[in-house]
Amino acid sequence: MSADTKQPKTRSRPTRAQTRARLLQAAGEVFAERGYDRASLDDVAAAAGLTKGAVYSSFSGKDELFYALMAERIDERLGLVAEAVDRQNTPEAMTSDVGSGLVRLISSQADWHLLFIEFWTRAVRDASLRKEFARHRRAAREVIARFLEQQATEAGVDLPAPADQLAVAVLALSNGIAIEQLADPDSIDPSTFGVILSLILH
Amino acid sequence: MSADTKQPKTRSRPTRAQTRARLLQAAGEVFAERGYDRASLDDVAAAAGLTKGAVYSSFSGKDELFYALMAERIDERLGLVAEAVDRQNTPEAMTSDVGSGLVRLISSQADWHLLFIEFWTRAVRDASLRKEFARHRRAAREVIARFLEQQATEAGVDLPAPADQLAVAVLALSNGIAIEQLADPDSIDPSTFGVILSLILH
DNA sequence: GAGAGACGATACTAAGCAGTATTGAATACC
DNA sequence: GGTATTCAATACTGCTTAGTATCGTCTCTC
Repeated sequence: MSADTKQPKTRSRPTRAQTRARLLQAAGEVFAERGYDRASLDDVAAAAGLTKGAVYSSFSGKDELFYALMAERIDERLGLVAEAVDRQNTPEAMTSDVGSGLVRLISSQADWHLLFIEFWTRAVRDASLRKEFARHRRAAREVIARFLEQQATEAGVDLPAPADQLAVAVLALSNGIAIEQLADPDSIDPSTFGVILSLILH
Repeated sequence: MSADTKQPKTRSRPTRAQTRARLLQAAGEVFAERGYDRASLDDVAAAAGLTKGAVYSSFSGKDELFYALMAERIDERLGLVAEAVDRQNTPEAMTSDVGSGLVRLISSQADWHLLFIEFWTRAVRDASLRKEFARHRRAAREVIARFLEQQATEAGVDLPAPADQLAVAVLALSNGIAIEQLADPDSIDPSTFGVILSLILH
C-alpha cells in the first residue's frame, strides 16, 4: 500500500482519496449544521472547496455520500469504545469516570449525535438501512456486554441483570442523555451519567 | 363557550375547529411516515381529505402546523404521565409495571417518538424553539421528580440520588430505549425498562 | 511526448414544493 | 332576503435542488 503508488514530483490535483476525504468531512459539517434534507450538495461541495461534479465523481448520489459518512464514523466510534474498554482496568472507579468522560464526549461532539439521530430517523423508515443500522448496534452492544461480564468476573460479583440488557441500557442512556443535553445543557449535571451507571451496574 | 355559538339546523360545512383538528391528525400521520422535510403540505391536506387552501386558512405555514401539532401532543402526554403518576400508589411493584407499560407504550406509539425526535432535531438547531422545548422538558422532569420524592417519603427511604438527576435519567432512558426499539425491536426485552428502573430507583 | 482515460468544473434539465392570488360557496349579520 | 364575510378549493408563481451532459484539463502509460 506504499511503494506501488507512484508519486509525481508535484501534483496540481489532489488524489481521489483526498477529495473523497474532504467531501466526507464537509458533509459531516454541513449535514450536522443544516440537517440532511436541508443541506444541498452544492453546500457540501462548496464547504469542501469543490463543486457538485466532484461529489458525483466520488459518490453515486446524496444518499450514498451520507451512508458512506455514517459507516466511516460508526466504525471509528466502535473502535474508540473497544479501545477504551481494553485500556480500562479500574473495576470500581470506572463507572463515574466513564460517565463523566462520556458527558464530556457528548457535549464536545454534538455534531456526532445530530448526525447519528438523523441517520436513525432514516433507518427507521427504510428497511434495508434499518437492517444495517441494527447490525452496527448489535456490535456495539456486544462490545459493552462482554466488557461488563469481564469486569464482573474479575471483581468476583454477579451482574445485577443479564449483560445484554445492561449493555442496551448503557447505549440507550447515552443517547437519551445526549438528547437532553443538546436540548438543555443545564438539565444534565456532569456527574449524572456516572451516577446512574453506578446505580445500574453495582 | 356553549350557548353563544349558534348552530344552524344542518351544516354542510365543518366548523373551523373540526378542520383544524383533522389537519393536525393528518399532519401527525404524514409527518411521522415521511419525515417533516419530505412530507408536503399537499400530502397532509390530502390525508385530511382537504387541500392546501385549508392548511393556510388554519395555520400560517408548514412550521406553525408542525409546532401546533407538537404543542398539542406534548401537553397531552404530560397530562397522561401526570395522571398515571397520580393513580400510581403501589410503591414497590411500580417500577416494573411502569417499565413494561412504557415499553408497550413505546412500541404502540412509534409515531410519537419519530415526531418527537424530529421536533428535537429542529429545536437543537433553532434557539427560540429550543427554549420552548426545554421548558416542556423541565415540566416533565418536575412531574417525575416530585413523584419519586413522594414515593420515597411514603416508603420511608432515601432516593439513591437527587430526584432531579433520577428524573432526567428516566426521561433519557425512555427516549434511548425507544430509539433502540424502533431500530431493532429484538434488542429490547419487554422487561428491560422495568429492570433498569428498579436498579436505578432502589 | 502523445494518446487515452480519469477527474472535476460548468451549464443545464426537470421535478417538487412552499407560499400567494383568486374564485366560488357557505354562513353570519342586518 | 339580501349583503358582507369567512373559509377552503383551484390555479399559479418562483425558487430550490438532485441529478445529467458536456467539456476542459490533469495524469498515467507506453
